[in-house]
Amino acid sequence: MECEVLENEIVYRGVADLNLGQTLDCGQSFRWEEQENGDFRGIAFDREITVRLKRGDLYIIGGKAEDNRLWSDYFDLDLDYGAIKRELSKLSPVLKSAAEYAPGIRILRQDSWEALCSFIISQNNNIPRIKGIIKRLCECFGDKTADGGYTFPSADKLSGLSVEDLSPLRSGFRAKYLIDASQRVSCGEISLDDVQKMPIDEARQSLMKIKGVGPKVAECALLYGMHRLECFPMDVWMKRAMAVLLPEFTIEDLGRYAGIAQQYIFHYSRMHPELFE
DNA sequence: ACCCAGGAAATTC
DNA sequence: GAATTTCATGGG
Repeated sequence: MECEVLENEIVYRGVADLNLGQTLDCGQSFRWEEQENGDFRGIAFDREITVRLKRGDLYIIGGKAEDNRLWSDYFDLDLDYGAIKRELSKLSPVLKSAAEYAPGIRILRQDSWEALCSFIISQNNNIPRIKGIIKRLCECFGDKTADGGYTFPSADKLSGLSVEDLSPLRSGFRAKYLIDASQRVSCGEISLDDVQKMPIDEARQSLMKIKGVGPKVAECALLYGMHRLECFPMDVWMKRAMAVLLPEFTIEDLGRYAGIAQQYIFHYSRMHPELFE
């Protein structure tokens, strides 16, 4: 990936297969805010930046030179999504259509702890409210950045809190799940870095030891927080979508990039609810 | 008032 | 074990 590192800005030249809205506002991440001019502003890994895509060049405004690798990893710039789309498109015309509908989706390499918490919060919830709870979580317990934003609170920080301390979040029954997750991660019972490297079924079992983490939340944490691209979160939308759009396919049929296929199908299905009436 | 929301735990059968 | 109910909260 060709890139240019400036003072307080990083530019990646000729980025293909990326659309900021499709990637940052498709339900895998909940903390990016679109600006009036189409830029996205947000915080990841405790760094607050503005992201701009212009004529195929990706600008990380506010990005420090030493974070060059961090941001190219975050946007998964080393993976050839064009090749993956061609591979998936050969499997089924439906997959081809879904990929063509949102060709700029990428799977972010988010912080594993933030992704785990985000999808614990996501259960039996809707996206606007998920965003609100996460925003309050950061404002109440994260650290203020130099630019006025708030970082995502660490497991160590949350592990020192009680369920009542989380009441300002208005997260309902999920508060006790967040505390349980923070304690298990903070004390070392579960190392997310270790889970990331485990065989996939072992990784799933480890995450599901956390209260409030079942098959779907574990799958999301693995796909969006640990870049396990074979993972395939099955929510109510995906069950309907698979039954109606790809009835003869199993997850295994979709191969090692099933998670990417899942994002194309999920987005396509959410945008075409009439298909399932 | 009623319904649902990128589910999982608790309870019941 | 598989099916049903409960769990908090907010928006439509």
